[in-house]
Amino acid sequence: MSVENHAADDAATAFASHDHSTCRAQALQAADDLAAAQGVRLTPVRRRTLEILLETHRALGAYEVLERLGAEGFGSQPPVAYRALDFLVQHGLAHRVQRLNAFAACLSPGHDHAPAFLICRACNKVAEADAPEIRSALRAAAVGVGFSVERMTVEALGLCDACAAAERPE
Amino acid sequence: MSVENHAADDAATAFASHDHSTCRAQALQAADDLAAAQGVRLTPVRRRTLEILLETHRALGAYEVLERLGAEGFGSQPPVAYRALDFLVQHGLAHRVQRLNAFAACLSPGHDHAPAFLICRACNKVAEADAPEIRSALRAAAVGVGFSVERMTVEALGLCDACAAAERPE
DNA sequence: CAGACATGAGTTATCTCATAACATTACGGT
DNA sequence: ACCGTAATGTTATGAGATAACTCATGTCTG
Ligand SMILES: [Zn+2]
Ligand SMILES: [Zn+2]
Ligand SMILES: [Zn+2]
Ligand SMILES: [Zn+2]
Repeated sequence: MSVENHAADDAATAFASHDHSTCRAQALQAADDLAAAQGVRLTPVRRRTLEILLETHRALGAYEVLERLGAEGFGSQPPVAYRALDFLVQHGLAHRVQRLNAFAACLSPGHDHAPAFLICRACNKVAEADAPEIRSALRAAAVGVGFSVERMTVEALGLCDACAAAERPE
Repeated sequence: MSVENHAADDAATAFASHDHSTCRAQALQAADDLAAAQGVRLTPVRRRTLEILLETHRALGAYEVLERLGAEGFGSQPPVAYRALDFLVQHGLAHRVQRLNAFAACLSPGHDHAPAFLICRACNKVAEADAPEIRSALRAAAVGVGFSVERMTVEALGLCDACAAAERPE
C-alpha cells in the first residue's frame, strides 16, 4: 500500500502511531484553500480553534477548547468556542461527535462527507471511517417506511487494537 | 401485509396514525414478562416511567419525565428520573436517542437489539428501524482498521412523510 | 424475631454542556 | 469618511447529568 493520505487511510492512521504533523499540515492547508476558494473568512479564532482540534486525534469538548483559547488572549466565554466550532462544523472542517458531546477536526475536508466515527473508549481517540454502504443502507431502510433522511449520525464505541492489547492482561 | 406487530413494522407505524394502545399494551406486557423471567424488579417508579415514555412516539428528555413523576408523587429530583431511565435502557425497555439527549420506549423489547433511529425534525417522533445490514457494514469497516465495535449509534434526522407533505406548501 | 446486608428511592449540591441577548469592534464596499 | 454587515466579546441563564449522602424496605441468617 502506498503512502498516500486518502480519507480511507484516516481511520487506519488515527489509532496507529504515525507522523501526525502531516495530518495537521494537510488539514490546515485544506482549510486555507477552502477559505480562499469560497469567500469564507478563516479568522484568527477560527483558525486557532482548528489548530487546537488538530493537535490530537481525540475529540475535545467545547470548554476544553475554550480554555485554550482564553489562555491565548481570545475571548474566554462559551459562545466564543461554540461559534468557532460551529463555523468549522458548518464548513466541513470539523465534526461533532454526538456520543461525546465533543468536536474533532476533519481529516479529509473538502470532499463533503458525513463519515462514521470509531471512538476508542480507552484512549478516547476518534477515527473517521468513510463507509458509504452504511449510509445507503440506512437511507434504503428509511424510504421503506416513508422517511426521508437529511442528516445521519453513525458512531461506534469500542476498542482500538492498541488499547485492546493493553487491556487484555488486566 | 398482515396485522402482525413485528419489530420491522414499528418504523412504519410510528409515523403513521395507528391504534397506539396496542403499542403500549405490548411493550408493558413484555416488560412485565421480562421482570418475571429474570429476577428484575420493575418497581412503581420504573414502571410508571416506562408508561410515560409509552404515551408517545416522541423521545422525552429526562426532565420532562421527571416533571411527570414529581407531579404524581414520586421524587422530583433529577436522579429519580435518570435512575429509572437508566434501568429501562439497561434492560432493553427503552433507548437513548443521542441526537436529542432524550429517551424513547423500546417497542420490541426482549429480543436484544440496537436499532437505528429515524427522527422526524418536524413532529419529533422517533421510529426504530431494525437494519442489520447497517450494523454489519459498520462492523466490517471497523475490523478493516483494527477496531472492535462494542456499541453503536445509528440515527437519522429527517422528515416523515406526513410532515413532508405538511411542509411543502409553505 | 433481631440483626446484618443489599437494593432502591429520596434529598441537596454541583458539574458539564449549550444558548439567548446584547454591546463592541473590525471589514468591505461606496 | 461613511455605512452596513459580519465577527467578537460580554453577562446571564437554560438544559442535561451526576456525586454523595440519607432513609426506607426487603431478604437472608442465625
Ligand atoms: Zn494524525
Ligand atoms: Zn484506544
Ligand atoms: Zn404507537
Ligand atoms: Zn414528522
